[in-house]
Amino acid sequence: MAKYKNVADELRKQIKQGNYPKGGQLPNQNELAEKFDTSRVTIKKALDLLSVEGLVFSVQGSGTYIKKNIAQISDTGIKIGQNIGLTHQIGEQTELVNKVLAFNVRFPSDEECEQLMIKNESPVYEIKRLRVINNRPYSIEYSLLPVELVPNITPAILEHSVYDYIRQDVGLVFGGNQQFIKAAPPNEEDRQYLNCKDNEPVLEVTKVMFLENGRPFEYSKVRHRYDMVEMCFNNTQQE
Amino acid sequence: MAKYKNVADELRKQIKQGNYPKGGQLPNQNELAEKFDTSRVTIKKALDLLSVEGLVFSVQGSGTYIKKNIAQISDTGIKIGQNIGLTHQIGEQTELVNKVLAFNVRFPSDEECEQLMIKNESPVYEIKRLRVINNRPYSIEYSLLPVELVPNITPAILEHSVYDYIRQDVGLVFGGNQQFIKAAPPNEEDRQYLNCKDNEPVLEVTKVMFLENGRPFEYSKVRHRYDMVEMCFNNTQQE
DNA sequence: TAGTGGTCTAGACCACCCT
DNA sequence: GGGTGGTCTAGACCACTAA
Repeated sequence: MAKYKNVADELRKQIKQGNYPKGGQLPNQNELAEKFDTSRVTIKKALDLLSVEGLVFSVQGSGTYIKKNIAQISDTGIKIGQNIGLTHQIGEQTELVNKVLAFNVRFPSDEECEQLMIKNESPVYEIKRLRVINNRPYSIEYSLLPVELVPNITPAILEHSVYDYIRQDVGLVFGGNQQFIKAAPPNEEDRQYLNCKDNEPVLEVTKVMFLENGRPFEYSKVRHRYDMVEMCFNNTQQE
Repeated sequence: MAKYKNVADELRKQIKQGNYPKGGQLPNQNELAEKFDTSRVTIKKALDLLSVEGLVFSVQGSGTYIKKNIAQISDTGIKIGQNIGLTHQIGEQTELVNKVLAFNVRFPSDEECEQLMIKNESPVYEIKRLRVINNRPYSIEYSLLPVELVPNITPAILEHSVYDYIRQDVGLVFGGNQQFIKAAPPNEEDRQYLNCKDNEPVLEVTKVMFLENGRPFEYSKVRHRYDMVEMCFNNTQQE
């Protein structure tokens, strides 16, 4: 583990524990560098991480401060960008059931080829799952995975966590992802599986997941019941 | 302007011009450092920027490559996190009209105080605007701005761009923002102003905008017609 | 003016990929 | 084993803030 990540972890822990008062100032970068026995550049990199996470902000010439409204950010909604999979994203007392509605293999369409950067002849798994949380329908997920990248998927895997399987068993390392989010009126399947009434919309999230090496390994569309999910996003300094 | 931003700008321009083939490899960091007459660390920082933007990705031990599906990312939808304001986010041939539906001053509620980090006695502007693009209703925006931070707002400003006013006339510098996104059934105002039918939902975006010094200067809720907007988001390496 | 964060450099070592 | 990116250091200079 890189040193700057360790420093960030430690500072994050201390901040969340309340060792520094909310709205308060952190020690300056030189002090932190000494305290963590490292260089100032490394401290800066750690602080940049925390800044992206929305925990602190820095003002040139003044100092680095702890944001006042931290609690709400980390507790509400689902963080955009986290690719740990829904299985690990929900709380402790909640019960998540993945019901497999469809599981096939087929050749991809032209659009799917482009998104997944594969050839037309390269087969993909086509998966449709219903997510149920505490006995309430939560979302329908339509996902495509190239067989050559993620082989040997089974219904048992689908009922647990695909991402766990990909990481732990296939041994792939995740990179970034792209997401497109919009609202949509309910369609037939939303009404059937999510119990949407005519005026109850869904939040549709289209996502392409990438490996560390830049190859896409999943192209998915998830339709959430509007009252079960809120996506949250934290954006840092621009120019 | 920082050197690493200049390097990023230059590389971005070259990539978008197609000087490097899509899916191709960039020169290695040492070559780039020499070419731009700078250090490798600075090159790395520039490449990190482009990586966050989704233009390139790096593989340790192998090289830095140009992403294949760039066009779609930059052209579709509205980028989450850009705080340039809608006025500058839409294209050239489009006509944006801001119709002011309400413009008041009042004291904030407790929740609003917390979001804006101000006191109950500190007045806020309360603004309701309808956005119309090419004669089609686009979104309703409800926003609150502390009078002490952003004084002297006028209807004329509201019809143009509030963000332009804040930056150019008030002279404040923007920092980051937090956004919460969900789908919602249409309410009375959505039906009235956005012409939503009963089954036509809205995409609701709640946003807190921060200044460079960490102070919030705007708390807003925007309800978009579901068929007029898609938010897109690009997320990079985790772990 | 003193203190702080932002940036930059040159050089170094390591982990990883590919052949 | 040679090439690549990831990280780290010590020291430096600058821009900005705050008194």
